[in-house]
Amino acid sequence: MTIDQLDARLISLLAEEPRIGVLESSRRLNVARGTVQARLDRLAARGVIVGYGPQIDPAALGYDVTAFVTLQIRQVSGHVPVADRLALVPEVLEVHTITGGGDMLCRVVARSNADLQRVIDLIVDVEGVVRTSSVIALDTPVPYRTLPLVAAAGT
Amino acid sequence: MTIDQLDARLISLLAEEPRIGVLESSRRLNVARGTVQARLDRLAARGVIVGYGPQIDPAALGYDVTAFVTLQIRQVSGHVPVADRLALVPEVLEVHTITGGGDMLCRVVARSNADLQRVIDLIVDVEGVVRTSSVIALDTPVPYRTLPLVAAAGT
DNA sequence: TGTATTGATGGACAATTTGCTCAATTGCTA
DNA sequence: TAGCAATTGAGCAAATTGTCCATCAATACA
Repeated sequence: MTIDQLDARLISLLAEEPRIGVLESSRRLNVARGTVQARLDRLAARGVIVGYGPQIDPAALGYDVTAFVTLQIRQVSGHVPVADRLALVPEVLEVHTITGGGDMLCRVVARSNADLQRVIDLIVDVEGVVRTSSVIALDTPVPYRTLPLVAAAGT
Repeated sequence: MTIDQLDARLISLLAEEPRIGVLESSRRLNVARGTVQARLDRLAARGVIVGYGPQIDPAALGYDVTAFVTLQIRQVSGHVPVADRLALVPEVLEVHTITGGGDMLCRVVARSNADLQRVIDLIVDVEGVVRTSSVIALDTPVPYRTLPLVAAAGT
């Protein structure tokens, strides 16, 4: 479950310039093309690289408001059916179960503060959700990133 | 700031099979290649598509533990220098400022619960951080996703 | 010590894709 | 109705891809 420096450099390179392709990557890293291909295949096979899909910025789609909603759920029902219903709401971007009494934490986006109310109402209406409490993200000084982690993991 | 159904279908297609390329995409969508190229250029120019870099799974790198850490910071210093220092910690994957008294919320990963203590100590040591409180993500029934949002936004 | 195994290398090949340009057509709006 | 932006289909050279292969070095194992 470890990666070496070549892996880390390869990932960083592709993260910064995704369009360069395998051949150009091998040139930049001074290794054979087959090596790059093999590394990428292995990283994908090991699950380190999950995918290459386009990364979407919800704000650019008009979803300017991000909030973290903590929910308390009814214990009897279990959290699986709740998560399944939350997954049906497009504005719910991710859901975690967290420590502290069967609670859940989810990240949601909305078009405005008023729209956030609508989204929260959708969540409250989910069967099994007892109570919610939300905090709004005002600013994101460090957007989601994994590159520093990759660099640190590259032995 | 809106996308149409073709945009949405294109994004979804590329998200599911990123390796197919422009030409194959155009075939699948029954449009001309130039159209796909123009759409992708426009989506990138508008900031909807941020990038195509490889998506990394921290868990596959050995960082199995995810936690959300809420921090209270000293008001006088402001949050910018705090965020800058948090950004130096590789295990800090994202940082938000949130509503409720100058607080911040950050997502961190660690190799184990014991390792999480080390990471939290790093955060507490940041100049300006007064207190932290963390919740550990036990499970992630809905991993981060934007496709449903894209589909919903596609008019 | 001898022997597989794994990963990296460099080369080769055909097939495909890309980047770019062009003219014609479509659909919408002022 | 005139104008404009988007789409289409086509063509072209250049580059990249997918897929082989033989060789070599380092490692693990009997």
